[in-house]
Amino acid sequence: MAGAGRECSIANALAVIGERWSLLVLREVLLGERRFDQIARNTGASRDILAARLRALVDHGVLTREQYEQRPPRHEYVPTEAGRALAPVLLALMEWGDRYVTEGPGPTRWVHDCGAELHPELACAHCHTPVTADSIRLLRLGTVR
Amino acid sequence: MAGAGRECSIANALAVIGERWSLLVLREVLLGERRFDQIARNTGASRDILAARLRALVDHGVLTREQYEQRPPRHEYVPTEAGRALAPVLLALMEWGDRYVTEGPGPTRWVHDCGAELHPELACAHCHTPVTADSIRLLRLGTVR
DNA sequence: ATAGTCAGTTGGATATTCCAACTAACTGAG
DNA sequence: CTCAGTTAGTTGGAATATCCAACTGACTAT
Repeated sequence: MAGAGRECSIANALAVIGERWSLLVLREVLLGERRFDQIARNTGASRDILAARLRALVDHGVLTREQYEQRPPRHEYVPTEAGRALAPVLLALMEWGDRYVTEGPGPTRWVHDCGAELHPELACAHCHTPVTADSIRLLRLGTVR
Repeated sequence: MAGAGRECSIANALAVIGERWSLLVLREVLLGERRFDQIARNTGASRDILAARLRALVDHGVLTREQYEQRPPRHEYVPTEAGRALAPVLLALMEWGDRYVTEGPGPTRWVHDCGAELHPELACAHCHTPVTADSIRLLRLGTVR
């Protein structure tokens, strides 16, 4: 990465999962695909880059690498709590992609327990009211280093 | 980008805003910084890459480039509706970064109208209940090309 | 004149990515 | 035992992208 920029958890988050393939890897892992070849196929990442990304995601504590077979030694990639906590980011991204990028209906769709097709929105965890641009105000802004 | 992979709005979204600097540029623009030099300083992106990213974001309809001065001709970058709709993605990412990456308290913090410090969570836009991993089920899954 | 601001562009070194082919360790069929 | 297939990577080399400092061009302010 280049120069410093603003002190910011968005930048910090992107240092972990902001590389081209990381979020697609996470998507597959959270969908239940945990093996190298399947993740490679389903993301479209080349195998060397995928190996590097998986290593980085394990190093950063987003995934763990666990043996599921002794002979031959085989490992699968399992999301940690931090990894599972990225689901909202992926769903928010999917919702945005569905609305503003993908032509036609979304290729992947979910149903919520309430029976409606899922269209997630951001809410305040305290009062459970939707978060809109004019319902929040800045308390503190990270400084530019 | 490489091979095809799964048909997916996450991948489509990342094709638009998945490059290293795009989301940081969006962050600055949504915070109200709209001029080239300020965005460069506050993100830390090098100027050539920033110019390329801004062009791409304008091409993809996330920003518009608008003249705010005739002499000398000066332009500012203003978010479109699609750009403003990325705020939830950035807030979700910030929340995750605060929790799992940044050491200590988050460098940037918001207060919600309800008076509490903002900790956004994802909710169903229909029933306004929080979305958890086990409160949703797959309706349709994008196919791998 | 001279310095400073703003929004980029250019050139060259460096770093990353892509891709196909290869290794390594096995399994299961004949 | 031999041969094809599966799984999880690694390797080498070409193609791309990024970083950085310096430069341009159009102006303003002193």
